[in-house]
Amino acid sequence: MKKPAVGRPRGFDADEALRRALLVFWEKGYEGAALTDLTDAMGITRTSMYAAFGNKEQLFRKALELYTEGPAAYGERALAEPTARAVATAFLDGAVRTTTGPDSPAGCLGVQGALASGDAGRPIHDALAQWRTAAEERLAQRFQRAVDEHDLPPEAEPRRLARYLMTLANGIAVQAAGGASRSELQEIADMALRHWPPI
Amino acid sequence: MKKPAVGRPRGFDADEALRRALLVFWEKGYEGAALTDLTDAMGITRTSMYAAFGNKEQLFRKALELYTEGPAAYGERALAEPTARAVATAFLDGAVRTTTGPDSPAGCLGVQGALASGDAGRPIHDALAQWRTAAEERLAQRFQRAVDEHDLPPEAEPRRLARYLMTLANGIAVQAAGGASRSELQEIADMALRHWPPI
DNA sequence: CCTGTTCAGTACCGATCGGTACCGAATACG
DNA sequence: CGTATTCGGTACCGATCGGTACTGAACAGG
Repeated sequence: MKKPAVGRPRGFDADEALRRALLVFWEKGYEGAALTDLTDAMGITRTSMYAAFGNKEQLFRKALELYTEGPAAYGERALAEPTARAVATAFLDGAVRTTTGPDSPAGCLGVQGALASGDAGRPIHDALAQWRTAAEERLAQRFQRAVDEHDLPPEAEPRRLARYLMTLANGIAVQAAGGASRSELQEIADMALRHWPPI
Repeated sequence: MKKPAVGRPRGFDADEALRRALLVFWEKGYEGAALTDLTDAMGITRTSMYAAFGNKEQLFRKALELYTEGPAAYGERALAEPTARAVATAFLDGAVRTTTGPDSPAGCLGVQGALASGDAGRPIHDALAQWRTAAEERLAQRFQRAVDEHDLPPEAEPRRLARYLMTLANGIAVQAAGGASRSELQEIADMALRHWPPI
């Protein structure tokens, strides 16, 4: 970005502030998180937040990026696994771990950030739907590669398998938001993967 | 309820008004649905709504009851199926149909009504988590019966099977909220049930 | 009719929403 | 140093939030 290097330097750590904002959005959702909730958690004032991040919507989008690179990075790691089965296993295991972390809110920001919302939250609602679709797309491409490599049988349909996995991961996120424990959800993931691919 | 039968009679159909309120809550969630959104859709004024339903929270709870007896009645019907396999099939098929109805919002009120919320929505958040847990409990009891009747093998664990089905149904609800079509989700349900029970 | 009761609409309540104008303090550059 | 520039805090903005007091109309029972 731009580095003016003039004027009074910022008095707080923007990365740390964003991390704290992420936790608030994760717990309360986009519309449920009030600016006061956010700035209190971030330890800065409204003006500092607006100067550093633009507005609430941009703050959320920055938090979603951080979420993608941090808690949700299991998705990217899963894609790098050598076999389709390993991809599926890593993906669901990662979903279970991230949605039931002891030091972070239960559930998934990409799901509960704005699953339903008023008119004001529509842009974020759409952005999160797109975020989930993008993950599904990446999985589909990975499974197409597995078919090409004869790692999956030729009759396997990559898009369907990707959608199936995303459905399970989203369901796990909802269960976690409702208070399901990590071990309970791990059992579900194991159970679902007992037959793979489910053709 | 009480029937005073004195005074001016109500000038609107409370059942119809509740049905319309349900659709608003379904689409926008508890906190996302503003009183103005609700009363506009219901075709009544704020005062009439408060006189008839108490307040916003009680209106939501009434709407949830109506949802349970209406769009979500597939759950009760599924429990009455003769075999565990038929129960599971009816449950997931019902979830797909209800979350992708052409004349109702995409998704499930019990999921997106208040998956994450601010402090004001906490009571409803908890009520919906309990609503989902209750459904899981009913399924678990039904599968226990199936084990007792030798409809499921003795090593089947009813609670786990119930949680597995709820996870799929919740995932289907999230997918539907993100725009997935009925046929796409039906494929997922069919795929998941291809191996049943998943032991 | 008259009286009592309930309904429905207006107009408003204090609180909170996201967002901003303003200003003094703090720093970099000349 | 002087000056430009940015930061951070206060105090505020109009809009909207959920909820309600008040009023007059509409009905039931006498």
